[in-house]
Formats: sequence, C-alpha cells, structure tokens
Amino acid sequence: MAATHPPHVHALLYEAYLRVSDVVFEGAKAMDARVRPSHAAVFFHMEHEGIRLGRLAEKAQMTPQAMGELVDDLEEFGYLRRVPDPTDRRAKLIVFTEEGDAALRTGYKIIDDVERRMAGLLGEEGFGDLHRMLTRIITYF
Amino acid sequence: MAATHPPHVHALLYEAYLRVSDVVFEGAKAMDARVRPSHAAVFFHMEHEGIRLGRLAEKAQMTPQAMGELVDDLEEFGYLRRVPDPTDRRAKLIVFTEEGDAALRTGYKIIDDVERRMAGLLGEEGFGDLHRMLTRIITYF
DNA sequence: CCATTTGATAAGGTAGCATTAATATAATGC
DNA sequence: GCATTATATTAATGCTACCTTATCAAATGG
Repeated sequence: MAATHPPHVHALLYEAYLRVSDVVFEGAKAMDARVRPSHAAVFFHMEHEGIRLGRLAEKAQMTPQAMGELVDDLEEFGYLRRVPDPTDRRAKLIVFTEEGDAALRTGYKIIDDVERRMAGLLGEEGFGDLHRMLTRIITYF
Repeated sequence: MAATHPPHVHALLYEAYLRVSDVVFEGAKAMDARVRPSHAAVFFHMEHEGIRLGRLAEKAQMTPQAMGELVDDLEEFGYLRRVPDPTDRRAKLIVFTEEGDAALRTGYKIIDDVERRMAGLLGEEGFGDLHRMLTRIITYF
C-alpha cells in the first residue's frame, strides 16, 4: 500500500470474497469447463416454474440483453430451454432441462461444502456472527 | 434464489463488498468524475519513492500492459508522472504529482470514514471480530 | 561482446456488461 | 375495432478492463 495501514475491512471483504469464490468456481469448472462465473447469476435467480427473461434480468440487476446472452450460452450447453409463455405470446419462459436441474443441485452442493469449511475454520458461533454482521452491513449501508 | 436457503456467507461477502464499495466510489467520483474504480489499484499499490511499472503490475496482480493503461490515464489526469529511472535507462519511475498525493490522502479519508461507519454499526468489538475472521478466511482458504 | 534477460509499449483480442434501436405482440382509450 | 401506447425479446454496436503476442531498447552474465 502507498500508506502503511492495517488492511481496511473494505479490502478484506473483497479478498475474502475472491478466495472463497475461487474455490467455488474451481469446483464448478471441474463439473463443466464451459460454464463461466458470470453464468452463476442465472442459476442463482432461476425459478423452477419457469421465468421470463425480463424478470430474470431484473432479479440479477442487469439488462435483459446481457442476461439474454448468458441464457443463450446455457441453452446451448443444454441446461436451459426457452418455451413459449402460454399467457403472453410475446414472452418466453426459461426453464431448466433435467441436466440444468442436476447442475443446480451440484452447484449448491459445492457452495454448501465451502460454507461448512468456513464454519469449521471460524467455529459455529463465529460463523453465525459473521453471517449476522455481513447482513447488518448489507441492510444499513 | 432458485432454491430457498438463507443467504450463503459467500453471497453475503459479495453483497457487503458491493455496498461498501459503492459508498467509497461515490465519494471518489464526487472528487473527480474521471477516475474509475479500476484506478484504485494504482493508488493502492503506489510507493511514494516512485515505482516501476512492472513492479506495480506485479503488486496489483495484473500484466504490465494493463497497468500501463491505468497509469496512462492517471498521468493524463495529472496525478502521476513517469520520470526516467536513473539506475536503468530502459525503465521509468512512476511518481505522484502534488495533486496525486492530495488525491491519495483524500481517498484514504473516504475509506477511513466508511470504516468508522462500519465500526459504529457493529461496535468496536464486533468490527474487530469481523476484521479477524476475514483475515482468517483469507489466510486459510 | 554477444546471447539472453528485462522493462516498456504497441496491436489486437475477449468477456461482461451497457445503450440504442428494431420487431412482435398486447393492452387501452376512445 | 382501430390507433396509440406499452411490453417482451432480440440485434447491432460500444465500452471497460483486462489478456496475449510481438517489438524494441537497454542491461547483464558468461
């Protein structure tokens, strides 16, 4: 650092996120090398009943165009399908394929593993405290 | 979320970082709208005595080419200058201008403010715990 | 003193978004 | 029952923040 300070919590939040993410994305890459970190937003905000592109984009806080590209990829990879929305012929519903559903479950397994590793490292109490403090920061900042 | 879970700490780390960063970068933008978040890495890893491009890139974990562009920008904005390195005529030393030095100090003031806000929100003890837990995650992950 | 290494930089490419604009369908007011 | 306006998606294009490859000049080690 240009000035000598103990690292700011701001910087630590970033570093910690990067480390944990690395582990998660390594796990994901081992499952399917075509999937990139940006695709995670799709899985994260999907809905099993099917979801429209616009709503998916909104939940992920990006434009429908950007989300459209991610969905294009995952459709190509065989994880999603676009089916016509019966209630509105302009719209399409994005739904999981069998494989997409399996991939989602695998993804959560990878994340749950990492969460358990963190809990082991910090102790259940510390892990709970961390959860609460981060939630508090998110709520009030 | 596609499945209903309490948010993972992994996700919370990301969210918290984004919230805190927003505040920091809003503050920075208010000072100089030309400066972008990516320029922060330069200020963060600069050294007052002057530093070579290669070393700056190494510290920031990016290629010299990428760092070169950031330094180009900040040189244009008047915060940095490239001076010949007297010990090696291939090399240049990147040094702060007066304005760059002032900007660095302002930047740290903005961050320190945010850190104090977090400490206020969590209490000194909680803030210290957060600091230690994040450091622990970074060290052992 | 020449071969190799090192420092900077130029040219061109890619991922992950955004903005603007086109197209199709739907809903609404009169 | 149009004409207007709104909404869902997609296409074209652009920008930021990087990377890779290639070039050139200066330094260094046998």
